[in-house]
Amino acid sequence: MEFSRASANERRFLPPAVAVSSVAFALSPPAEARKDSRELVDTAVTLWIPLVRRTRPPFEGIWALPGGPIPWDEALVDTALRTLHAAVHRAPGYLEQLYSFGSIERSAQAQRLVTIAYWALYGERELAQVPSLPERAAANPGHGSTRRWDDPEPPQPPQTSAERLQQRTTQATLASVDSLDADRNVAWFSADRLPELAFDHADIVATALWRLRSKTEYSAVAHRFLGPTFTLAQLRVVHEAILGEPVDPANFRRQALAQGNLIDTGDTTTGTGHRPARLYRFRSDPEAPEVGAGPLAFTSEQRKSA
Amino acid sequence: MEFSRASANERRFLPPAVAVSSVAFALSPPAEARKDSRELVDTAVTLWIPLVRRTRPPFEGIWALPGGPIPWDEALVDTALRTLHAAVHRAPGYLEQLYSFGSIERSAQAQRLVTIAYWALYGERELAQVPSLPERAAANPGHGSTRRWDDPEPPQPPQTSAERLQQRTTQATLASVDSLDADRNVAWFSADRLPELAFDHADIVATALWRLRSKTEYSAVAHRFLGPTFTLAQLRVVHEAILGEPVDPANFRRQALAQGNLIDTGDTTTGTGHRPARLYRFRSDPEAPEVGAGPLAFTSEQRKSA
DNA sequence: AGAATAGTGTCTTTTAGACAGTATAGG
DNA sequence: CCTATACTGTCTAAAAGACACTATTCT
Repeated sequence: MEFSRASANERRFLPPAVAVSSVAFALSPPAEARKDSRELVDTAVTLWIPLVRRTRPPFEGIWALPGGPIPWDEALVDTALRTLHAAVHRAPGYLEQLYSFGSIERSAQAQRLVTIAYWALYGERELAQVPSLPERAAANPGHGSTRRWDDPEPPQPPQTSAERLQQRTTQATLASVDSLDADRNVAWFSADRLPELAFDHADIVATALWRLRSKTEYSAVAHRFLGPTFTLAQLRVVHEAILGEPVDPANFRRQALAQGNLIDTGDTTTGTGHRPARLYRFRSDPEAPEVGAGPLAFTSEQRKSA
Repeated sequence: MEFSRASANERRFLPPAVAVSSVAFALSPPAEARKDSRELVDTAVTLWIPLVRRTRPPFEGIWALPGGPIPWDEALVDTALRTLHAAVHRAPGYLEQLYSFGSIERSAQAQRLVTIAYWALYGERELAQVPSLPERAAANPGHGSTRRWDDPEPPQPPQTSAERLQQRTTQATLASVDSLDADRNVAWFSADRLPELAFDHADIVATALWRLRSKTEYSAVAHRFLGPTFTLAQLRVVHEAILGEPVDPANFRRQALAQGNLIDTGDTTTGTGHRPARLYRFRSDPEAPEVGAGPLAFTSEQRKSA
């Protein structure tokens, strides 16, 4: 009794630590990534999530979501971007805040931990890029990118998140094969077959899946799983992967085109062995991937659908 | 240049403070509350929000959302409940996490501040209750409930949020008229005519209004603005207040009953001067108000509607 | 020609909305 | 009686879903 009270009084003077964790989705892992070795029973398209194996207590050796504490001068969304980049070696095509977790039980005997969760999308466009490392990690090849939990970036002037994303993408240096092989503690798992997760990260994944599967969400972001142009059949496959059930091609076509967000590029597929399909691009999305940044990270499409 | 760098280095060693702020909605302020004295142009039903005037820098004298920092051993939702109770003297009928705000610019020269925003509902059921004060504030009448920002509660054993809510409601002592009159710095404002707000609280209110007005939200919580039983006309008025436009009574009736969440109590209104209306109650909501607590604070209704 | 997928037409069912008309209390 | 609101019926338009049918490319 006296004992626990003393330890409680010590905890009392530790301010809560604030961390960011991210659930990233992709239709398939990047080429160089480690994948869950267990067999997949059905060949249906599933969603993949990158996880990081913890190398220190608590939960040492257990898989966890990419993330880390927020440095004193880094915006929340930038912490999510930086820690995702450390695990995936690429910037995501979409990023949005999900929920904040701060129950006092989640790390009972340690410092109070408040986790702000994000969810992200990696599309074919992003995964096709050559994996890159931030310049600081490249100058410190011994540590690689697995040293995530106590490695704040130097101060930077305020920028818009679009600028930050651009900078991160263009300034990043190429990763050597050695650096990539050092990622023993990063692997991709099927969202349906996740291993045991540290902390309450299983709850976070469940919340992210629920959010992704709400119609107003995925109708606006499904195209981000694909490249800059895509056929309606490809887009339909994404919807089927998210929903987990087949979708009628004819009705899907009408509904997708009725949204007014798809622009016919005039190009078509070739060499498919059958009738070629028209290629579309998403409305007002010519090049730069959009990353939700601030408190009002709702897109105009989402607002309209409410 | 040297100067700002030095102050920046000091900030660097201050961990971010974590605070909670809440946007609470009600169809009308409680009887004893101070109200915005400005005239309301139209007599349409509007939503009301309680605000607290800051008594110290930054933003001294400016209205702000109820809230405060999280004590080391208090769950996020409990901080929201406690600070709401300090301002409104009642527990809300509904409470759900909204969004987390943590941009580094929001309190430029001070300690980094991460704010986790909640939104709440006060229904007729809650507002009809006699206002109460927590026991600690009652023992300290000189400070009243306005001393919110540095006044953590003593440690408590973990409880479910339902238990906590129950305890808070039953243990609270009655507030004297003096204590209530001391609430000079708490007032209710129409959501359409808010004063200038401290920090980025205007963004938080905008986000809360957007969330409340999304159909999947208000269809599940509109009934919480009312008492335990209500007529369809009353429920329709709530929808009209949220939407800001009239709703056809006949079509609203069909849609509301088709949801299957309304149970006919068998009772009817009397003394109305016209045909009496049936009284309904919400499905599986006999007594206890439900307060969203943990990471998965989504109701089953919301999950189904996705 | 045949295979395979792209794309169109059309029918049915469901849902949202407008609005006339009936029912029942109190004055 | 009249008034006011509760409640029902019905028509129309829009949307969602099922599914037959045509179109076009490659082998």
